[in-house]
Amino acid sequence: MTDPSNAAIADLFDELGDLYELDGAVVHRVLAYRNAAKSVREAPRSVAAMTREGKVTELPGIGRTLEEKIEALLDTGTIPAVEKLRARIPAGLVEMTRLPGLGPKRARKLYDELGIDSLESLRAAAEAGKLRDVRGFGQKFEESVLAAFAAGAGDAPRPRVLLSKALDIGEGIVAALRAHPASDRVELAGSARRLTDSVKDLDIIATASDPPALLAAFAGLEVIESASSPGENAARGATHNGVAIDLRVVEPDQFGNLLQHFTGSARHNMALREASVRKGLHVSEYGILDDADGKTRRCEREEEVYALLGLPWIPPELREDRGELALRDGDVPALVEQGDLKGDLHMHTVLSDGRGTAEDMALRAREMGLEYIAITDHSASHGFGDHVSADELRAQIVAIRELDERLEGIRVLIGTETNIGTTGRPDYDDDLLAELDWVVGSIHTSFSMDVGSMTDRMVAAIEHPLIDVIGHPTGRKIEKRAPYAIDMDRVIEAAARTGTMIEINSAPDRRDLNDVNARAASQAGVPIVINSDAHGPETMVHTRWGVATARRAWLTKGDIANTLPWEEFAPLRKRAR
DNA sequence: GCCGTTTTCGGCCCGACTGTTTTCAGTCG
Repeated sequence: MTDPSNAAIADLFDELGDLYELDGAVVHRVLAYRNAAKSVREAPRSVAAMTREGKVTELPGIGRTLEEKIEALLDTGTIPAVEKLRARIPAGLVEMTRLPGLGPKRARKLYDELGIDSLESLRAAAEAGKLRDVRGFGQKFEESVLAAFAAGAGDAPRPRVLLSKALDIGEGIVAALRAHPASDRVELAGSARRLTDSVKDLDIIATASDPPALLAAFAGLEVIESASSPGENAARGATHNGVAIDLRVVEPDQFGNLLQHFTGSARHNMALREASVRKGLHVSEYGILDDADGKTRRCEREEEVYALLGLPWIPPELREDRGELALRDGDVPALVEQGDLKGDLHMHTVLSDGRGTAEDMALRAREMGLEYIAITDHSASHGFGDHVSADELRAQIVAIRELDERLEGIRVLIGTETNIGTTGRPDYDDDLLAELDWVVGSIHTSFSMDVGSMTDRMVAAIEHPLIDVIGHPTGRKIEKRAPYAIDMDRVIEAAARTGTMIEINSAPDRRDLNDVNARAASQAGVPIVINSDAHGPETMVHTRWGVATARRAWLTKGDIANTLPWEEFAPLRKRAR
């Protein structure tokens, strides 16, 4: 039996939280399970392995009881509490709580009183007019249930929006509002400001000389399909392509408090407030209440909020309750910036599935201020009809050398993105790989291998002396495709041992490695490379998204190998050592 | 169920809104 993945264990803890909540457990116990689920999901190592080593309680939120539950899972393949609760609580109750206004308490009540145990039976009861007779419910609730079903509740929840698309919309709206004469300060908040992989909606905070005028201007923007006013100083809108946007206009002296509050994350804010209460300070979106004098202090700037709590300003990308509240003045990492990158070592041309020539790519790179690039077209067995034979690659070596001679101000290197076969072998001969400057090894096929075989395959590739870097190491597509099963502990260990670099692929739907794994890899001493994986000159700017992930991984310029000039980067390649 | 510069018990963020209630519990972000 293979070990359960961290994701599988986390899912079970989340399910236990849901089931205990429906069972009427105290809210803190439910929260403890959800905390534990988050902690397991983000653990940098295999939680199963940590459990066997007796180290799992080192993870925040995992105590003796949850350790026992993981042990039972490893020994028997199941957790007794899960089985017991599943037998008692119908799975449909969890789905019912997805309806707006229906939480665990009331869903449970409907089950106890009317035997409603699914979305279908809830709908039938609402249509039959039975809900209004339950004490605590009424006609309005019944109507809202029917309205929710009419609006498509119960269908698959709307997918989250990719950050690249969300920022495109959000930054456009912010720019338009800033240009309006009634506006003063306008900032994007929420998860978009934290540069998460995807976002549910957008939050914008503003101050204005004439708030109603700014709210009206927002509602009248071209991109806004519909807007409503939930309050005097707020607007809620949706774009034509279905992205929800909240705009809040506040007094200038509270702007810092609101921006901090709406930037989140919820967990960061919760942890921040808990720590503050111990100092007699109560943080809310309106200010900081000091027990000592009973006064609430308002903050114009976000820096003041953190300063009043005895903390340095924390970059939004770090606000995930991953240790950032322990930072003190002077040890906040100076996060890497896109302008720090000097090279881009993964991109495609018309030779495989790209849209530009090598020269197109080089000229664009030079415009962007890069000092060197590697052309890394797909290899011989790519399988999508655009593969590059060994002979074609040999011809490309000559062509790229000639291009590099001819072009001033940019160094053009020749590489490949070679496929890692199921045994971990690259699909060109070693003598050809040895002629190249740089080799990216990536997995593009056979995603469904079991975790042991997939990890063996990857480790074999990492141990190959001519594979310099592993490209998009988990194969995930954000909101579309889960990462393939792979033991990241072993991958990181092998990379650190062999001096193989690991890529943060910047394609906006990849960002692979993700923030958590990139942080773990870097802490283990693996050199990280941020690459665009551009398939045309216009997508070379995608490194913005890879940099965003690196920042969320707490990485500095010094942690990213391709911030070095080529003369210093070249000796770090495995082939040069 | 976790956790500790209030440490092995008694705490565990903050505020708004809603609908159903006679003063508030549940839900949501």
